[in-house]
Amino acid sequence: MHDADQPTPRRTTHSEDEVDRLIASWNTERPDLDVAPLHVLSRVSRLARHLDRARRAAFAEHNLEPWEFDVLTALRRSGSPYELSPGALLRATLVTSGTMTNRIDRLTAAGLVRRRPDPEDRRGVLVSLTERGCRQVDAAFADLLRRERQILAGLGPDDRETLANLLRTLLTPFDA
Amino acid sequence: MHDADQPTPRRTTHSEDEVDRLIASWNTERPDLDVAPLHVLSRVSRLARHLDRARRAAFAEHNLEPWEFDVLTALRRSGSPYELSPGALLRATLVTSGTMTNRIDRLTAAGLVRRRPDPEDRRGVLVSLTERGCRQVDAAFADLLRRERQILAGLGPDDRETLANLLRTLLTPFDA
DNA sequence: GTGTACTGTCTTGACATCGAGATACTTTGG
DNA sequence: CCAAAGTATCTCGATGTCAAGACAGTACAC
Repeated sequence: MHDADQPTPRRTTHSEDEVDRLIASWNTERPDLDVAPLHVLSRVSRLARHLDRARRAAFAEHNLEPWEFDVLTALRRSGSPYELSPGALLRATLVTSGTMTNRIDRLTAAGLVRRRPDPEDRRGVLVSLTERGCRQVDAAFADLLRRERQILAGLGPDDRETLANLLRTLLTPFDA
Repeated sequence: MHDADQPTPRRTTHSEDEVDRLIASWNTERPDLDVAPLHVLSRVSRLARHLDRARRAAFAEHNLEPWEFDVLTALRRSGSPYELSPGALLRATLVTSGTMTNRIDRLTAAGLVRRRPDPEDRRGVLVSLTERGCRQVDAAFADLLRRERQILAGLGPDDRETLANLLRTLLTPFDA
C-alpha cells in the first residue's frame, strides 16, 4: 500500500537490533506487507524470552525451578497462613489441573509445601507453604528483583514509567 | 526504604490492571522490598503470554502449530530458494538440535518442507520449503499481522514508536 | 428429600522439548 | 598423508505439559 514511509529515517540514531534485522528481511521478501507491528510485538516476545532465562538463572541459585517459584509465590503473596486450594493456585498460575496436581506432588516431596484436607469441603484440599518453602521463595524473589533491576538499568525512571504505562494500555483489554 | 512515593497519585488516571494488583499484594506482604521492576517486566511477560495465545489462534486457522510456523518463517525469510541447513534453522529458532531434527521430520511428513543432502558437505543436509509450505506460511503470517495490529490498536503511531524504542534499549544488551 | 447439574481434584495417555551422547564427515597441522 | 580436533546431524531417555475424562462431593430446584 504505502511503500514510501517504511524506510524514512525518522527515528533518531538507535543501534540496530535483531528485530530490526528481522524486519529488514521481511521487507526484502515481502515488500507488500506492512510488518510494522513486529517493531513492538517481536521485541516483547524476545524480551520475555530473555527474562525467562534470567529468572531461571536466579532461581537455580536457590535450587528452584521456575514452575516451583510460580507456585510458591502465589502462596507467599496470599499472605498468612500462606494457604490456598489447588484450584486457586491453578487460576493464579494459568496451568491445567493435571499440571498443578503434579507440581504439588513434587513440591510436597521436596518439603516446600504441605497438603491437608479442606475442613469445609470434603472434595477439597488446602496447600500451604512450609517454613523452608517460605524462606526459599523469599530469597529467590529478592534475587530475581536484583536481576530485574539490572535489566532495567539502561532506562531512567521516567522512561520506565512511560514504558510501564504503554504496556498497561496494551494489557488492559486482555485482563477483561 | 521509601514508603511514601509508592501510593502517590503521580500517573494520570490509568485503570488498574492485574500487574497493579500483583504489586499491591507484594507491597502488603513484603513492604520492605522495592518491587518496582515488576511494573515493566511482569507486563512484558504477561503480554508475551497473550501474544503466544494470539499466535496460536492465528496459526490454527491455517493448520499450523507455532513451532511449525517458526521453522517455516525462518526458511521464508531467507529468500529464494528458501533453503537452509538444520544448523542454521536451529540458530534461527533457538532450539536444540534434537528438537530441530524432530521438527523437520514432522514438517517433511506434512509435506511442508523437503530434505536433501548438501552437495558441498556430505555431513550436511539442506531443508527447503515446498510450494505448499510457502503458501501456508504466507497466509498464516498475513493473518498474524492482522491480529497483531488489533492488539496494538489502542496505541497511536507515536506511542508505538516510543514503545518500540524503549524495548529496543532493553533488548540491545542481550543481542551482544 | 431426591435427582441433576456443577465443582474440585486427580489419573491417564500423548506429545514436544531438552541434554547427552553416537555417528559420520571435514579441516587443520605436522 | 595421517591423526586429532572440530562440525553437522541424528538417536535416545527423561521430563513437564496438556487435554480429556474419572471420581467424589456439593448445591440447587422441584
